[in-house]
Formats: sequence, C-alpha cells, structure tokens
Amino acid sequence: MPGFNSETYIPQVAIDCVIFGFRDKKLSVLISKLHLKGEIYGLPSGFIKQDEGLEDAAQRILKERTGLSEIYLEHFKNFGNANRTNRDVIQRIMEYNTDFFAGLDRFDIKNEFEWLSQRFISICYYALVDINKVTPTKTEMDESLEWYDIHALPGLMMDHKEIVDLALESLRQNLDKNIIILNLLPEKFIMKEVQDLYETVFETTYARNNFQKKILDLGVLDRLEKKFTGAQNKAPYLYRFKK
Amino acid sequence: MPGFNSETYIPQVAIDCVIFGFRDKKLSVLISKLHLKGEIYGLPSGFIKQDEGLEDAAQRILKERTGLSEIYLEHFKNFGNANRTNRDVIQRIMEYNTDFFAGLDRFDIKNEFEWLSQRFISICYYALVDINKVTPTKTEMDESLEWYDIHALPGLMMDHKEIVDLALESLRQNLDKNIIILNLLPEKFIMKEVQDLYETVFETTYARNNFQKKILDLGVLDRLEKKFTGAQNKAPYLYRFKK
DNA sequence: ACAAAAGTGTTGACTATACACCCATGG
DNA sequence: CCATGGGTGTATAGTCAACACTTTTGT
Repeated sequence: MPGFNSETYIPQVAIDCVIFGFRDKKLSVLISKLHLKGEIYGLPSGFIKQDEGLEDAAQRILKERTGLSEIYLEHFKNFGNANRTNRDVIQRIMEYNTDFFAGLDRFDIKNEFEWLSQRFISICYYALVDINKVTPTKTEMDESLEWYDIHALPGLMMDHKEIVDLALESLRQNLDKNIIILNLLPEKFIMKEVQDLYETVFETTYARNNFQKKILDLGVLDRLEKKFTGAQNKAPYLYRFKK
Repeated sequence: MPGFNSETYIPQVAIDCVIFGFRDKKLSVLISKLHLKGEIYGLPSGFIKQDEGLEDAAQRILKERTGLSEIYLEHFKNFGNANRTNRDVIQRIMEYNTDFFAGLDRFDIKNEFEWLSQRFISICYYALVDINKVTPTKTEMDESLEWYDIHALPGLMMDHKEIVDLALESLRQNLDKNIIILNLLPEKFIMKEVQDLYETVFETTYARNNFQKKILDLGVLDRLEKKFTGAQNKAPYLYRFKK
C-alpha cells in the first residue's frame, strides 16, 4: 500500500471519479473491485497531493486507470456529511482478510487504516471518455477494473451509488447546454451513433429526421466521406467535430 | 482569535460564501473588512468542524454573519490550486500590525498563523437572502461587514473576486432553470420588483407586459391585494410565492 | 426490382416577442 | 380630466416536432 500521510496528501479529502463510456447503446461506468476479499466495489478514487491542484489530482487518478491524458471532466458535487467515513468498509475488509493482515507489520496497518477511516469529504468529478481508447488499468488496490452498464452496477460501497446517480443527472443537464457529447464518441462517427447516445443518456427516443436537423443546425460538425458498412441501404456520412 | 486545530476543524479546507442581496435595483454582496490594518477585504468564510456537514458549516457561517437560518444556498465551485494560500495576505497583516502582535504570546500567533497559511481548498457557496431581514453581524475577525454593489466591490484578497464572478454566473444559470429568485425578495412584492431584479441580474431590459405574462404563466405566484403607493397611477398588485 | 435506411423538404402547432389598447390613481 | 404607470388582448415572427417524399445501397 502507498504511504498515506498529511505530508504528501491533503487529509480528509478524497476525489471520486465517475468515468462514463459509451458503446453498443449502453452507457457504462468504470468500477473497481478491491483485491481483498469481501466483494468491495467502488468508484476510482484517490487523494490530493500537497503540491497538486484539484483538477490535476483528478486527471492523475484518471490517467492511472484509463491511460488517457487531458480527459474531459466536470466537478458536479461535494459529499461531506459529518459521519461520512469508510469505517464500515474497513471493518468488513478486516474480517474477511484476517489471513492477509496477519503477515503484515502492525504499525503499517494501523497507519494506513487510521488514514483511511478518517471522516472524508469527497470531491466528485465525472469524466467522459472514448471507450475505445481506454485500456482499464488496475492499481495495486484493485482486483479488477471494469466497465459496468450504468443500469447493472454491482453493489457499491459507501454512497457511491448516489454519486453515480448524481453524476448522470448532472451529465444530462450539461449535455443540453454544452456540446460535450463528443468526448464519448470516437473521432469519426455517423449520425445514428449520436442519436443512440442521446437516446441512451436521456432514456427516450427522437424522430430521426428532426434529430439530424437539430444536430446539424448546431453547426459544430464537419461532414466527411460516406461510411460503407456493407448493409443494403444508403451509406451514411461520417462526421467529425469542428475544432 | 479562535483556536484553530485539526481536532476541531478539518484542515486545509475552507468555506467561502458569496451572500447576495437585492435592493434599489442593485445586486449586493456582503463583504468583510478585517479589523487589522492593511485594508484587507474578503468574503465571509470559515472552516468545517469535525462533527459538522459541509452545508451545516456553510449555514453556521451564514447565520453568524446574517442572523438568518435556513438560508437558500448553492455550492457552485471548488477552488484548489496547488499554490492557493493566504501567505501573501498574512505577510501584509504582519507588516501593518507589528504593534498589535508585539503584545501577544508568540506561541499562539505561530499556531494560528501556521493554520491560516496552509494550502487551502475553498468550497464555495452562494446564498440568496432577503436583504431587509439581514442584520450584518461582525465576527471577532471583522472591522466591518457591509453590503457592496457587485459592480463596486473593494479590492478583495486572494481569488475572492474570481469567486464572486463565478457565483454571479452560476446564479444566472440557476435563475433560468429554477424559481429561486424568491429568496432575494421580501415576502410580498410587486411585479416591477421582480422585473427590476431580473434586469439587474442579467443586465438587460425586458418588455413590461411580456415579462408579466411570462412570470404569471409560471403559475408560482398568488395575487394578493393592491399596493397603494400614493403615486398618481393604477395601483399594482402585490404577489407572494405559492407554498 | 426491392427492402432497408439515409437524407431532405413541407406543414402545422406552439411559443415568444412586438404592438396596441384600456384602466385605475392622485393631483 | 390629465399624466403616469399597471394590466390585458392581439398580431406577427420564430421555433420545433410530425409527416411525406426522394435517394442510395446491396442483394
């Protein structure tokens, strides 16, 4: 385990990241499973180094898990109830992993666990990534790090489910205002993919022709060559976001 | 000075509040001037107690300064650059107030100033209050606590000007979505006051009749009795927000 | 030639804004 | 009875969704 202390990290403040990806008409979130026993699932998270800005910390956490730099991310909420701690989770880990901890130095364990069981404020970001570019990379804490359909998440620790729900709500609101959807798509895409994405995020359907008109009228897309898929129908155009 | 330490407060995290009030077609913000020499102006702020939630801390800070409870408030941004400290301000205070500090115990000063000169993350809220109900109340840190027109603020310490600007931007966005404007108005008001408020916040003008229609069509107002002002014109109706 | 799906054009409903008018109030 | 500002109705323009039609592709 890494050395957690207030020399290197800001105490009592954590960053939690809801990383959204989109594929096959499904909106997915990257979820980590701890490599200790007890079936503990949670959002990718980390702490803020003393010599590091908030967004920098989030970008570092994201880079560790996805391999990507300069990810689009948005702060959407702080969580900071007075009784907001990891203690339940840590208790459970201790119970399920007595064998593992038996082999470790008592002082080290005490140190780490004291840090982790503090009352924590979580600064929460959601990130939008091109799922094709991501290679989920486990940290030393993780047994697995995988995409889960946002509607089929495993049970998450602490209030992480609530965090995901709020991230989705926030994403919806921001999608209406800004053109950030591009971050979830590959560089070139067809209009149907944009429509699928919107329909997935908002859980509704749109009329094909009106949707196309609405998006094109935004004036943010360049029309490129056609995409021949082999299907026996008219080939759709590829688009790319203007720079 | 109060005893700052990590037993009672979460270290390296502060709360800054932009408190908005409205009167005479002016949007105002409550600004504190430190009672030490050096002309230091800043937003009402404070720290989070270990046994206190984030919003609770903000409400406490607001109550101390305004006397009001259950104030409408909204978190709009965190500030957390790596080099974000009070050190410049503290340096200036020290220089301007050598006489004051000469009389104090060295250890106490060192303690307080070490706390205050840490690298800080600011959790920023804006609050909307009925300016008539507020009695600005100085804390022991303040020489004055007064309303300033948002367009005639004194020079503010650190990045507090930037915080105010972002609060205003955030307020504008939320006004469009939600009906939170009521928090800036007295219980009973006439339509012109609502229009003045919108025009002040958005720095524009609206057609009187269409504005009235738009607001009434929202269906959130109860029409009350007329308000006779003594002016030689038709008396406007008073309104109140529905519960 | 035909099925499937992409692209475009047209209509009608709804909404927002501009314009016009009438009404109450106190001097 | 007049100046002033408040309240309401109507016409027009602009926006958005429903419908209809044409085009392209591979079998």
